[in-house]
Amino acid sequence: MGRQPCCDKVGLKQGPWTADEDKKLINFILTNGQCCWRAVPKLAGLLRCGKSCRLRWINYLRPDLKRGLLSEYEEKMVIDLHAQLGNRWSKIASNLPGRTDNEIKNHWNTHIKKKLKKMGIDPVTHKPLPTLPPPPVPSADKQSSPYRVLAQSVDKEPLAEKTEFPNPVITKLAKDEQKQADDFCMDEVPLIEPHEILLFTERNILPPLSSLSSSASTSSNFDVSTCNQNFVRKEPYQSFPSVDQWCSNAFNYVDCNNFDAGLWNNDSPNDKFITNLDMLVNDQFESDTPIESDTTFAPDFTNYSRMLMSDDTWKFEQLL
DNA sequence: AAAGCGCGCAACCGCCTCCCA
DNA sequence: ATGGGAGGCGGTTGCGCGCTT
Repeated sequence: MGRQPCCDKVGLKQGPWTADEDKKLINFILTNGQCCWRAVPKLAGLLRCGKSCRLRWINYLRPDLKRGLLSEYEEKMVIDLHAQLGNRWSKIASNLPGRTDNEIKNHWNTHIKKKLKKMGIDPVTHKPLPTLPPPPVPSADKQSSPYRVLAQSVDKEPLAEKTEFPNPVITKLAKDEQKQADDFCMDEVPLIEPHEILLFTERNILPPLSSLSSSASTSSNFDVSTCNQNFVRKEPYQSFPSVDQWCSNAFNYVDCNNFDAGLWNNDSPNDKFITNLDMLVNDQFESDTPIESDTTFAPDFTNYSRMLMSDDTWKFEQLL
């Protein structure tokens, strides 16, 4: 036996709502509040299914809804949350006040998916699409590329499995130049300039690329051991930069006393935005392992390999 | 001007989850 | 513990509108 329908649809109206129906529903909800959706249509004088009334109210008539396209910031939030939560639209929507799950779902399917694909990122996995050209063998002169992204570790284990799917954020940065040449719409997706890239791991932070010349790894400006000692994150998850900060030239160094790192602004300190941070290292937090907001940041420093990725090779290679 | 086409979005469908008796 | 009802949720559909030919 099949499932019972949510209501008897005989004699019920379907399709787009009229202004009169909207008015009736709004008046009823504002007068009586939200209760027992099944009873709402009858009490409000509507020939609609209760579910239809609920949907109309939640997705369209609610007074606290924002209308219009998602802002750039909201879009970034959606992408980031989707990377963490998948297609759990209601969970994503709960992080975006005034936006509904339906709205975000629609926006994802019609806009964001296309943008990510255009960027060479799989909108499902948030990893680079497999159609990317095979990486050529890296050479020493490539190290002068402005797109080198470094993460640190003293570990020298091979990185084969980590290089197979470079982090999409890093990949995007490195493909910046190529995208411009490929008629990429630059104003659609905010880009992070190479000199603004910060180098860090969970606990330790390296100087920005702008301070690193082609021989940066041996520069006196940069000393890994000093970094290890001084750039220790004391209060994780407390102060992530806004997008503006992240993209601004002013935010191209790290203050060891006021640790700031991350991709998006975070108005909710308890959120697990550290995921972004870790993604920049090596997708370490792809697992569902829960991260407590009060977790002490003391990873094994040998866990992560120091990596180098050039714009041409797309490969991480060991620097040390 | 009109037909064709593609896109965006509101709305629907049906399964899932929660709550209560 | 269990079954049923109601709401919640994600996938899908289809209509309307604007653009192109």
